[in-house]
Amino acid sequence: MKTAIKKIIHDALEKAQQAGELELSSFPDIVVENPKDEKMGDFSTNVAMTLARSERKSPKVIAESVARYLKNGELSQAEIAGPGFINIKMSQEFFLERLRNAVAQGEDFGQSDAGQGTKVLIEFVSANPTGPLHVGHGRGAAVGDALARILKKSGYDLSAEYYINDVGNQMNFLGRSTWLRYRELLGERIEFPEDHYRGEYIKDIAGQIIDLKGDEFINKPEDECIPFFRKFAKDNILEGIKKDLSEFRVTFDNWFSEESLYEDKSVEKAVEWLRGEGHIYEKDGAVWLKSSAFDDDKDRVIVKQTGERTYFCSDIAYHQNKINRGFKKLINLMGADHHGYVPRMAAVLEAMGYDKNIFKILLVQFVSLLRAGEKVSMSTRSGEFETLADVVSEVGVDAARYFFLMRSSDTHLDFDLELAKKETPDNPVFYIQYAHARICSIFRTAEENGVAWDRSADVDLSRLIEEEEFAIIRAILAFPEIVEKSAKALEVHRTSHYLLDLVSRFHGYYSRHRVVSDDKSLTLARLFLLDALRITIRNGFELMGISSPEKM
RNA sequence: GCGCCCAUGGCUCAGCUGGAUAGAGCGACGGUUUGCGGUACCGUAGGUCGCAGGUUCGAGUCCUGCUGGGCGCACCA
Repeated sequence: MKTAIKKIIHDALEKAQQAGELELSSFPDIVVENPKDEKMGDFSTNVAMTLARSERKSPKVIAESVARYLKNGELSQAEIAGPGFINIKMSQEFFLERLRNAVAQGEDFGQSDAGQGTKVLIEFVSANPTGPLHVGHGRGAAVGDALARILKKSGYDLSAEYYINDVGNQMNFLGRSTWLRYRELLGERIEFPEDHYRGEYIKDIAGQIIDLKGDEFINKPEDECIPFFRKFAKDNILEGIKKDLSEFRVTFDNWFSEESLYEDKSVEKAVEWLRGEGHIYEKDGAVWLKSSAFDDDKDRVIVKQTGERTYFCSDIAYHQNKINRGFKKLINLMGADHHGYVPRMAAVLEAMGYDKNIFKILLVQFVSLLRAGEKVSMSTRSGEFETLADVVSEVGVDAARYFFLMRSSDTHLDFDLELAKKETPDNPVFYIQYAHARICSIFRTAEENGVAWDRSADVDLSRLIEEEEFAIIRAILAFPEIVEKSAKALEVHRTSHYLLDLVSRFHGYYSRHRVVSDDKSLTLARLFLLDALRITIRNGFELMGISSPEKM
């Protein structure tokens, strides 16, 4: 919508130039905004102020000149205000025409080609398969999944990926923990080590092994047992993670195994390549990457003294692999506690000769779980913590997703379980869903009163004359911009704030104006507006992965 | 010590690439309904945007320093 306005302003500038009123040695970037107060107009621009210097004229003089040439069929008014803002009011037809388009687009309303089919890979969650997902992962999952939906809607060719760290020491610890629990369950007295995985789920897995294999491992040496226990536990946990995510409506296009990078020698090749480029040296029996040459604070070990490769080492190969698959932009979501990893990874990409701007790491800050204002303790040490599955089963997928998405992901999040469950307006998910259900209920009433609703029928929208109605229309028409900006800024919370604002306008309108009445053409016009609103709420919630119930 | 994130009414947070009188929700107080879902609506009170400088026509927004809080600083992942 704003691009249409920009064009109108641009045309006006050209006319002013032709008339010799403006020099315009270079055309400025035209910024169109919504005025603070809706009474001032539908749009405003500050071009006159930005041009003041190069034109050597006061903003007001320029504004007057531009306003004179702004006359256009769709424009009903152009006013100069404050230090030189030009406030523009558009004709009602301008909005109604676009409202018709929105309804015609239906599910596609909000879609754009802003991404121009750029291949983008978004990697998120990627939790180690050593235990169930907890609340922190849940936030990453919700944000990553919503971003994926938003980027797709904005015309990016998007792939969502989960990187499975199925190699390394933690896998051995996992295998060993399970093996120890297995023996314990079979009656042996075990001193369970502090640094092993102590969660209850390990006992469950050990129990399953007993159900399946009985005591066949009991007299075998550790070396012979661990590979089986490691794989069994990993597969079992991974399956659980997949189940949790799918129940949370989070989908991945690809599950990428770290182990596969060793199997096809990618890791080796990546290291050799870096060595060939002179980015690698040996010291104290280990192999180091000269990451400090690329803005990291120190060099990093990629092959340990023991000959084992570090996690960082396979990550190099992994990111090279991503680029080789043709992705032009790589987005990684990580927990805030991993932020030390950012410069290191950027250094690698730079060393490999890629533009570091293709790589974007999004840090998702911590979640504090509250219960009626009181902090719920999350102790990972004991292995007992609030899992994502627990939270989802307590508050439901819709509320959980909304809460994870309602705040900017770079601020700490207080997630109040009691609030999330409430069916009152303090709970924003409910407030929005209620509006949708209420709209659907109005359509049901209309039908009972003999007003059949047909989306494709021709409706006389000139019956919409209330200022409140146009305020809602303007808000609806802003939706595509919200999506596009969310995609560009990689910020999901804009959508949740937008929906809240949109819906509160509706509730106010509803309480003052009757939709279904004896006046049939007015009823139809208002139903048309509500249909557009319903579409927008659904599409917005769809981007967040939240359902829009027709009844509650 | 070094680095990243945060700091906006009592609480939880918005504030788009710097723009007009800093906005919501909750809480507090006071109102609203013979009709479409009152699970709603309307109003009132409440802010030196952590502090101090700087950049500019203009700063909550950008820069520097400081304070406070969170998180990191492994041949762990």
